[in-house]
Amino acid sequence: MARYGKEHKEATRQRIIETAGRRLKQDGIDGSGIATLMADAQLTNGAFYAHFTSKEDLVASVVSHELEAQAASFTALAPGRAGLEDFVREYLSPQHRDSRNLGCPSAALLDELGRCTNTTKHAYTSGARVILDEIASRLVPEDPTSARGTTLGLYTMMIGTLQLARALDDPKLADQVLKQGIENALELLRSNQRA
Amino acid sequence: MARYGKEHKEATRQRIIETAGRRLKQDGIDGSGIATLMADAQLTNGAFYAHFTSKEDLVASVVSHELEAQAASFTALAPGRAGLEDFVREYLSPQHRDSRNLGCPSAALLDELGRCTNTTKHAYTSGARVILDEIASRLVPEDPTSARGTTLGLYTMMIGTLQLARALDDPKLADQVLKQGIENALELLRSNQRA
DNA sequence: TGTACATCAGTGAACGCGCGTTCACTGATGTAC
DNA sequence: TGTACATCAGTGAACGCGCGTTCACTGATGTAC
Repeated sequence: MARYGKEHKEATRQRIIETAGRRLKQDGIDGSGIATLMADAQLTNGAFYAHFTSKEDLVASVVSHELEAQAASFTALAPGRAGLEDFVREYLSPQHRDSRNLGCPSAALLDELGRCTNTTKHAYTSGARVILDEIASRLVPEDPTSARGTTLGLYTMMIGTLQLARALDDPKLADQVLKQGIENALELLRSNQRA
Repeated sequence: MARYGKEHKEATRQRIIETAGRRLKQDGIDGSGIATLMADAQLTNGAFYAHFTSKEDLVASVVSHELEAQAASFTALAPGRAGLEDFVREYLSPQHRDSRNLGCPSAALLDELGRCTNTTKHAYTSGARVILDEIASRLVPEDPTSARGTTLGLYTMMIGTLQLARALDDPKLADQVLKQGIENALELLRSNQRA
């Protein structure tokens, strides 16, 4: 096509990463083919390798991008612990459960990431650290050890709860799981406040 | 080959379900092909459809079998809450993290199960109910609502913690996640006791 | 201003391979006579 | 006791298809003269 400035190719790369994020979260890593991922970005399969060295390279880039976006979304919340409480309620909402393609990358992909190569795991690890730090910083900063513990409890329980709610075929039970997840998460936040 | 009694074919079916359980947990649902699953059971691909109507049929059977086995494993624990504490320590051990093929089916497959058909989700839902009831029965039976809440918190946090530990490429952080997960889970058990 | 050329993001066909599934066949056994 | 046949769990080749990846090519643009 046209000969563009260097920002055009970078924009295309970003577009692929963004549409691929939605597709990978929706259909899984093994469930998403290159041709489909490229069609989602309005491109054909052949152009893929002008932007990424391999499928794994894309997956690692998507994981980084998704976690960065999730970390950045915390700035839109109310400050401190109140923002976390809002976050919990949104995260464990039926809407989030029912739109995997737009939601949390960890809930959508975490067990599959455990099977990926170290490159992808490293991208996940770096991205997760930022989010964990963001959460911890909103808890009692005078006791970082306790904050880290509460943070990990919150993070893992929220991911597990959303995955469970998505894997159940009984809508009533799935709703109950979410509701109970919110209660448990808020209680975890309260217990950290008391500590 | 030989002409056997009806118990032989059933035994073969069970063998396929058991070896497939290990393979599916190790490589994922989309990551495990029929030919590989059958070779694991010392059979060739063609025999598959004498035992199952489709891959999905096998996956649903595996999910049921795995969760039944997990539920049955609770009988080997010490009775009551003490048994749960032992379970938590085993579940969140580095050994469990490092042997996905022999471990918890939920930690290995939960986000993929969220993408399966209702047949498979139904198998998961039924199996999970039994495990949740088993855990709840070991908590304060005089307050079933509180027991159900603690049970769901425990279940989801343990699954999320194991998945997270497996997805991290930093062994130190992964170990810390498991250790903190044990502390959080035991604290959850304690808080239920106080309630 | 007009023409020839270099650039390069993107195209689309092709590579070998493994996927889920089907099916004609095999061959060891039990049964009938 | 010996032979012909029925059974059926399992074999292995084949089906069309999509996978990840490669590569010769296109064609719109900017540059050189």
